[in-house]
Amino acid sequence: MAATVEPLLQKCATLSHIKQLQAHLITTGVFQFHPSPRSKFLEFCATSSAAGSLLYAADIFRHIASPVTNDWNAVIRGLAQSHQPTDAVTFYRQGLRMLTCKPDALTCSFTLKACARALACNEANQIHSQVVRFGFIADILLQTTLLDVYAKSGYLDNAHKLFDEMSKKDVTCWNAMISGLAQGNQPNEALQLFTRMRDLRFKPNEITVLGALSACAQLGVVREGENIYSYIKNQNLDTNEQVCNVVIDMFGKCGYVTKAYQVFNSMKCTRTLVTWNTMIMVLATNGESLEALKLFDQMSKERFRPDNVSYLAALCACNHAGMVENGVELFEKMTKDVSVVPNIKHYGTMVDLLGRSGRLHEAYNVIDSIPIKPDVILWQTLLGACKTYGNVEMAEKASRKLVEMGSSSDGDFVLLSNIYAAQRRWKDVGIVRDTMRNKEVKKVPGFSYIDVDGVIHKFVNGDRSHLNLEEIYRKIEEIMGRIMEYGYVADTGYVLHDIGLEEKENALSYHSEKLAVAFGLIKMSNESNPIRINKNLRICGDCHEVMKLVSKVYKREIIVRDRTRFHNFKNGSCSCKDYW
DNA sequence: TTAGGGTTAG
Repeated sequence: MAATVEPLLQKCATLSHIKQLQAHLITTGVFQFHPSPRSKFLEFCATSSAAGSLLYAADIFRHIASPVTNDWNAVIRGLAQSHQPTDAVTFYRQGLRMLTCKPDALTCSFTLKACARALACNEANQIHSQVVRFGFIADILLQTTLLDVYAKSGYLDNAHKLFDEMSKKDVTCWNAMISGLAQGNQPNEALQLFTRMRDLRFKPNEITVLGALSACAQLGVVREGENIYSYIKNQNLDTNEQVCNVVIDMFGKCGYVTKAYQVFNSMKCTRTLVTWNTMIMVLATNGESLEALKLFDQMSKERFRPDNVSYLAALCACNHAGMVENGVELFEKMTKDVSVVPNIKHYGTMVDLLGRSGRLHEAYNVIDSIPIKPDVILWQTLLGACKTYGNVEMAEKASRKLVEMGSSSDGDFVLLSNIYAAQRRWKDVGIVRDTMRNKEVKKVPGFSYIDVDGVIHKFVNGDRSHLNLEEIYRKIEEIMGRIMEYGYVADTGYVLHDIGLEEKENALSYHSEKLAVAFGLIKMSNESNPIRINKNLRICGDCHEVMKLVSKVYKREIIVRDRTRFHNFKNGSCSCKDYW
């Protein structure tokens, strides 16, 4: 009977078609006497994209005299995919109370999926115990769904525990755990698990490599990324467009634009909008702004309509190159493009673009006049620009907003404190520091890492723990001496504390990226290889100046990946043209 | 036999 419904369902494009089919099913008695095609119909109705069909499905369900489990499941599934996934949980609970249909593994599966989308960990926890009570816990598919909910809602420990306890593991649950770790800001752990998976002779598939590559991108470890890419090519996984996109992204985030471009240009599979967006963003963050904008124009010629992300990537390109007028123009073009609506990230980029070029009032006006609620990042961006231009008044305004919004991010306080420090307003510095102490705000330490012959060396600011400590500090002295001959003067505004000038210069000298570059100069003798450094925060102005001079004096290319972009230092100048 | 894992973003 179900087979006879299927072809009819395929023809239902609107709610009125659906209603016509329902009338037919009622008159032929299918609705009353054949639960299986009825459930099929309900499922179609609940998951159809026709306007109003989901509500209609829920309504039909309420009018069925004795619904079966599959009727119930169909509606839960639809609700779980909707804009209000929590409704699925409500519907599930109502059904449990009605006692007319008994839950099966599918019921729990759909409801858990809804929890994952709603990031509802408490609800997932409850359903977890019900899964145990109903006797479904041995189901590997349900276990994987549970694991996924926990990981997605930030409870990686729960996810890991579940994963460790699974008596039978298949590729999918490895994938769920690896992606969970990668997306949950634990890229190191994700890669460790990926290695373990391969040691245990599980065969990674396209979804596994997506997670692993995303971890590589976050860490900036191109060596591991390359290995995975070789595996991908070997296994023919590069016929998957999403895999190619992530490879491009990985190379880009590791600072290898040319390799990213090669992958983009030689894809076996069809490029999609995401592919273009990824490539444009790679070019933008690597300082190849003109090329990024060229690609943005080209995509339209190849019949790809730019979406939100395309515009954002193009705006980023303008931002990273300080192309203010182009950015403003592009933003206006976007507001006229009816197919896209600017979101908070576009406004964020505009604030950054205007702010960094010193147009602080215009940046302020953007925040003041946006049609959506400003978030902390907008004010933090403005605060950062105030720091660059030493605008205390505007900085205080932004800081007040941040406090009002309940932000207690260390960066906010540090920025304000730095602004006061640069003006020698030590009393105000003290007040900010006291507030930090009272609010128990801790400063995230700056750190950098550098890969030398496959070994990652990590340095924190003022690090004295490295084995080659003395050698590194001697090298820094040498560097400072040599670049001073080229006119370097320490920019002590970047030091927080109220200490003497000489001490300040010293504190600056031992910023983690300087330690890393010194170490690189010592250990990486092949001068044609650039020195690549990864940093967790944004690079400070003084380090930026030092890197430029080092690239000139030592004739060495230096590539620094900071929190938001790449800086490519060559022969005394940086790819960011000092906009960052 | 309808269920689990998935790409770009200030």
